[in-house]
Amino acid sequence: MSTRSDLRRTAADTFGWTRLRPEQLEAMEHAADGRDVLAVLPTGSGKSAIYQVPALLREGPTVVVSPLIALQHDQREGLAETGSADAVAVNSVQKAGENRAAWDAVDAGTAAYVFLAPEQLANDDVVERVRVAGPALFVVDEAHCVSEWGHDFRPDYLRLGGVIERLGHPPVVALTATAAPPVRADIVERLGLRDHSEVLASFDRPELHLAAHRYADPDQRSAAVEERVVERSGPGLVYCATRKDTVAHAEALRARGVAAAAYHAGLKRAVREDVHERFLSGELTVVVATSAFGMGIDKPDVRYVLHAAAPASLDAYYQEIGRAGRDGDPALAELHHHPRDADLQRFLTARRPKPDALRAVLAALEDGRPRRPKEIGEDGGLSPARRTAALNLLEQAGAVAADPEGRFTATGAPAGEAAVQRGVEIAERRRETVRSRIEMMRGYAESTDCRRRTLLGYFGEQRDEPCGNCDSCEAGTARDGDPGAAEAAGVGTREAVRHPEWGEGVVMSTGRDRVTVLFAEHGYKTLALDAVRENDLLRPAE
DNA sequence: CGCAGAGAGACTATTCTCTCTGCGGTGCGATAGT
Repeated sequence: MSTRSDLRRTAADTFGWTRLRPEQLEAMEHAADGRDVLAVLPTGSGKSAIYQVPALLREGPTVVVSPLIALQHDQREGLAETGSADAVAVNSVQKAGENRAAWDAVDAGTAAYVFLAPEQLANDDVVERVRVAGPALFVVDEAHCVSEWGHDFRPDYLRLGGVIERLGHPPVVALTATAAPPVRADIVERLGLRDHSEVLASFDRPELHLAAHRYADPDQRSAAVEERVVERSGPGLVYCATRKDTVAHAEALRARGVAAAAYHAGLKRAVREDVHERFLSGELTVVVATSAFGMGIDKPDVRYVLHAAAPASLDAYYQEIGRAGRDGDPALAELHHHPRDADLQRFLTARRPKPDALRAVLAALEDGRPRRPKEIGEDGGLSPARRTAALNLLEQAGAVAADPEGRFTATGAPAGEAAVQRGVEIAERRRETVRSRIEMMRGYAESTDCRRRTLLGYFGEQRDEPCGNCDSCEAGTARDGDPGAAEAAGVGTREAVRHPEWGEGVVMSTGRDRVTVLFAEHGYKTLALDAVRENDLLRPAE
């Protein structure tokens, strides 16, 4: 219990936080005591405090892995306003001198926090400097990125587990605001958390009014979305699936007198920063954005988040609507969808590994000499991202393994074409899961049942009563909860089951006449309880 | 993957059908050129 009082004292004396939430304190305590912890807490609940406070109670600097350099910047500024020790960062935007000064501060022991993108830790020198410094904690902020991005877009996220081992496994603190059960499991597995604790707060955001509208014609949808923005007051966000749409909507809104701007990753850095700042200051009322906008945006008074297209998953959707109503006042989350939205998301998430990339990596390791990732596939024309993604797949296939210095060798079993085949299969299985998440998104969009119950069920929170604050509840189409029906069919939430075709799975949520199961190899499937009962489709698994 | 739009060809003067092409998200770090 002395840990608790130390944490409270440091929180109050150094940061001026006199009140800590029970979840914060619980997660802090695990970290301070040197245990791995995964904390899933809503934004605004003081997630950063979970590492900031215990960092000061332990010897050595705390490494904070953060996905965006802009985010690292904000976090460091926040820390600078406290009485805490220095926070430094090392990245490609800073000048070489700044990076040197940051490492000097780490070596001298004056830096309490070091902010790094995962790509920095692909560099042996960086890992070595961190190892020598003897890190107090290894923090993975926005930890859902491990699962959402690590499998293809930013494969260095999947290498963090190996980095943690090379550092001697300091206590790991994984933090995120949004992670459905399979994402949590993926984070734990990929980071290699040991005997970890999970601290979960409720995902419910009762102040958000949830609604969805379906359109048969995309042009009608565009007009309706713009109409909704014009008639509403207060700051708002509009999410689009393509860059072109953000520009078109922003232009149309400006023509109608709304202070709106587009935001997407194709804009220059200065333009993006400008839009961000003007939105925070209130000069801009509306930002029309792709998924590029949002991480680290902490504007409390966003009154609505409209989606002009369905995103790729409920995980992404929840993350995006979570930016509304952070002040606790009522806010609106409205999804304007079209049946073909899913087609675009299927394309965007379709990235397949090239078997040739796997072959090139295996060929580079053929002589049995351990090699660093940088020594693999360089001449074969393999980009660093593709090479790392290929290594990740081969590692999961068991065909390659990393040693304590981070060098890779082929294991020999599986080898050759069998290894390539296995890697491709793993990627294919992942693809199926990604597609099933698109289907779950569609399910939410088309549902006439209580939306909050659907959403919470997806995140593993079973709720029986309709919420009363969504379009389905208002229209009277939300069904009354009847957990008895699911139990009568022999399926309870969180139970392990086996399906004759889809194999092993876990029951994610149950409705009156339906049950959603996450299958290990096939992703999410929603089954009718009648069919489950009649055909005995879900049997208890061992 | 699947749609939209352009252009070709058919076959007759205006429009139809087929094929081809282009398009579509998220960020790091390193490098080349001003």
